[in-house]
Amino acid sequence: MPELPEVETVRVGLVHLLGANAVIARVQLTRADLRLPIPPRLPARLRGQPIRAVRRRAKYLLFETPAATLLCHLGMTGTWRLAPPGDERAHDHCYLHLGDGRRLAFRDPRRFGLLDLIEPGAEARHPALAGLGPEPLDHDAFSAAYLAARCAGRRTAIKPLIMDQGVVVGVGNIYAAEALHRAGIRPSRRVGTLSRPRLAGLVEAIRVVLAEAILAGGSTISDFRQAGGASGYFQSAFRVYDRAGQPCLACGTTLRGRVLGGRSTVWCPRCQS
DNA sequence: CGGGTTACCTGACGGC
DNA sequence: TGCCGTCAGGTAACCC
Repeated sequence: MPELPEVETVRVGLVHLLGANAVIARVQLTRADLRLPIPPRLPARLRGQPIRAVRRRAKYLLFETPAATLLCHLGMTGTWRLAPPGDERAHDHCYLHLGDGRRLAFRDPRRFGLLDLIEPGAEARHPALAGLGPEPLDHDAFSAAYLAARCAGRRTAIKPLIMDQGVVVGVGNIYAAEALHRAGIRPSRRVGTLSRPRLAGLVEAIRVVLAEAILAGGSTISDFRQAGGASGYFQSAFRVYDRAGQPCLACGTTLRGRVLGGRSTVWCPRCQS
């Protein structure tokens, strides 16, 4: 489901739900594995721990406690919600019982998500986090010069490149398509053929589209919900995603679609080169 | 090495 | 109505 804007929206929602003094009274797992095994020691390690912060790195959520950090990836279908008594649903895999009696539920029907434990100080070494590229909204780390360096000597297409979490984090299939349209770059364009100014334009387009989507509360397609249950509304701002065969909103040309790198891809043959 | 393909899982949707 | 094929926002292990 979620790319950076959706994960950030969930994070902010969780921060608001949890407030300042939230405590994990008890962790209840209803299965032992998602995409990977959930560490059996996880409930015991987090029991009684105060949540000092909920942070985001790439598409990961990090619930920070003094004893350990709970790492969560939403995969395609992961959601967190407040689950009042009686609100147990199929595919609820984990409940965080809070000190004030409330309960947070992690639900993930496809189980592509991840729940793991990070020991204090070990965050940079965690396999899921160690190889990640810079945050796209970090202007210093994610620059045209940086992207040009990552493109150098490579012959891959630009769309899979910007979706590579080792190059830049947080960009998935939707926002890759949207950013490339805004930058006027064809998704199949070989990275080595893009000039520095065009890469600069792409860096800017990625930042702008992600920032706009965060402001809109993310995109709600299928069942994505903010942690509080509200819908995002950036999906109404999609210019190309899921619009193959429809007119380009900029020039009216029929948008084209094809599979690129195994992912559905849409672009305007006139605006994007 | 890099890039394309496949697998992981369930649910929703369209066609017949 | 219901069955079947296809597709889905992500990631990682494969194979050439």
